[in-house]
Amino acid sequence: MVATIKDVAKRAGLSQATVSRALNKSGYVSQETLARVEQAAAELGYQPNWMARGLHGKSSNLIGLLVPEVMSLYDNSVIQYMTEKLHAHNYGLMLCIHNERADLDLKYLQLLHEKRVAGIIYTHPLNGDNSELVHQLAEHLPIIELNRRREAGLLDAVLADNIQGARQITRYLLGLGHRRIALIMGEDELTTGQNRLHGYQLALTEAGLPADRRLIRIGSFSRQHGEAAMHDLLDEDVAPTAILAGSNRILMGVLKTLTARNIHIPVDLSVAAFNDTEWLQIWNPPITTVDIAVEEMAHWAVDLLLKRISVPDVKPTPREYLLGTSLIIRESCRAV
Amino acid sequence: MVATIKDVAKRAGLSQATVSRALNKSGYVSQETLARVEQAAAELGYQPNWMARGLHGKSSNLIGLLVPEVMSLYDNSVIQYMTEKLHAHNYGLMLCIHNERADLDLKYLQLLHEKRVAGIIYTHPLNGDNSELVHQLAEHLPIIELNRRREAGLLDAVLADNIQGARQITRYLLGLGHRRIALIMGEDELTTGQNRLHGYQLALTEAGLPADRRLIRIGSFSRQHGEAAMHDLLDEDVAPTAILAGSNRILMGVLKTLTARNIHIPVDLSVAAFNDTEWLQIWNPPITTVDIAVEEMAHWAVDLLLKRISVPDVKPTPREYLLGTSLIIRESCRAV
DNA sequence: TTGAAAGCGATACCAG
DNA sequence: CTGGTATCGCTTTCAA
Repeated sequence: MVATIKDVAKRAGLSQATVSRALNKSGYVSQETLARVEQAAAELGYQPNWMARGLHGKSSNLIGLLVPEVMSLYDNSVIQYMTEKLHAHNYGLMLCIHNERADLDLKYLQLLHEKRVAGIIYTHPLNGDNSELVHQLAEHLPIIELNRRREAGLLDAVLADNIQGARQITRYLLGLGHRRIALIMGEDELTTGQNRLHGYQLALTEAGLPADRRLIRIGSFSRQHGEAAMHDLLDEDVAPTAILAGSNRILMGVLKTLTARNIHIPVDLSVAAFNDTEWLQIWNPPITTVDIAVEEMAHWAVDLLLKRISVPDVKPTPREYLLGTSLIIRESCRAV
Repeated sequence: MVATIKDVAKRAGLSQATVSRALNKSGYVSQETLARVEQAAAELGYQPNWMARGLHGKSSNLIGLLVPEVMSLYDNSVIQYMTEKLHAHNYGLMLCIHNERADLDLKYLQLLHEKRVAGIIYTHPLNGDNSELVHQLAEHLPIIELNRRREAGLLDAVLADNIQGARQITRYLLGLGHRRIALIMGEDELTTGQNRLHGYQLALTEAGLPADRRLIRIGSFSRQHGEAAMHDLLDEDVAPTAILAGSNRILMGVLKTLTARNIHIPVDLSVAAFNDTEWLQIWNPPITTVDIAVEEMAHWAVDLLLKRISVPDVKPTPREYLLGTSLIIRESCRAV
């Protein structure tokens, strides 16, 4: 059996209460007692049982992170940073991956509830939503929307400024002289897709260019869509001179098609993307992209969440952090 | 406040004990009572507080997954599959990422202990080890080594058969007529590196080829090493005709160098790798690689762990699952 | 078949 | 400064 506070108390010749106070540095304990307790605890390899702790109506010291998948540098950084930061505050991270499926999402929300997580950092699944349960949960614990906005009136959120990002990279392409810039985008049911589309259109409008509907291909954030849309675009009467791939997956499809059709970047076609991933740097040529400040994102999400946890407020005014994007210029776009 | 079993009992006009039995389907409960309890629970949106549950000396219903990072298709699949399978058994997954740092690893092991996880699925950090704590923990809970073997006499393990994998792909290259096959490998302190090296040498020996030391570049599993080693190899008097990149990161370095030096795959040089990732398929040309059965791996790890948890045995005979690898032939290697 | 009551491990209040 | 004790939510005997 694992050592309990009783064992420590016995070994130190003190009461549980004193041991508890000593270990938590709450209340008054003499130097000598503290030393005795610490030694006893060390000898027994004592680690407080956190379930018993949490039972006292206090927080579970667990945070739920519910995300679509964990495949990119982005995901890795988010998780990595969050685990570190949370651990520093003695929280654990319970990870759930819903894979864009609403049914799994629902299950995981329930699981997180049962586990009495102190809060949830949440990226909605693309399709379907469990807003009923989300609303219900939100009454008991803070939920922070990460990257995808859906409950603007109710929940806090930490978001990437996708409008700016899209505008920024579109402007860059316009600046290079491109006039026929195609956008291949995923689902527009959530803010990510909507905003990137919006930013793109904004930049075009600002440049006094008409929005050509045939240059905009909205489908899913998948390789398949990227591949097919790219083929389509190349088959148009007037092919675009630059492609904006709405995500890494879409980009993969785009690249696949270009390779298949023996089209060279950037001489034949300029290509730019959203989000940065390791392989974008080593691609030949390296791909220009607009990236979000992942670490900051994780930082604010955790920060905000811990704040909400420490100062419980039944009906707080939702806060929203919008994180800047940065254009990473590499070699996949040329001037025309 | 969230509903407790008391509230349910009150609402159903029964005692806590009865409600508990009804909800857990343990002991005798009449049909009618069961229905009343279930209705009351549903009305209140009751979810058992699992900390209180775990307090009874029972399992915490939490599993710790301690891994180096989460960046590849491999990691994603492992986590994805594990969360699903664990959730089916009503377990949660607590994820920790040590990032190959022994100090973080230590912290996370302690955290997992404190959280009283029911078991740990563990991939050691490359450098340094915390075997003392691991040994200590192993006395209280099952730990399964995933992918990297270190405590063969003590812990269970689920491993990829890297010897076979390396042998397989080396043979493939030999079959294509290659005689100067270079291996760029990462740290050989853990089994992954050791076994891949071993399998490579095995295949060469079987083919009656001498091991040329200058063709073997052992360093770290990093892009930098891949990049530098590739440069080195090309500067040798007799350059290799095929390259075996010991990991995805190493492969990235290799590809970077080849691009920089304008060397074309596979006409100038054949390239093969270990582990599959999405971008390998869309590379031009698509990269041949030897892959492991990730889903099976996750399956066995969870299976074994749950078995160990349900049948606690202070000193079980360690079991080891060795998972087969499969050669994925694409277009990056040519016959000479 | 049901209810009362004793813990599980830690915290926190109240006396001393 | 320290020790007893009620308490958290639930499971689990033991009686009824």
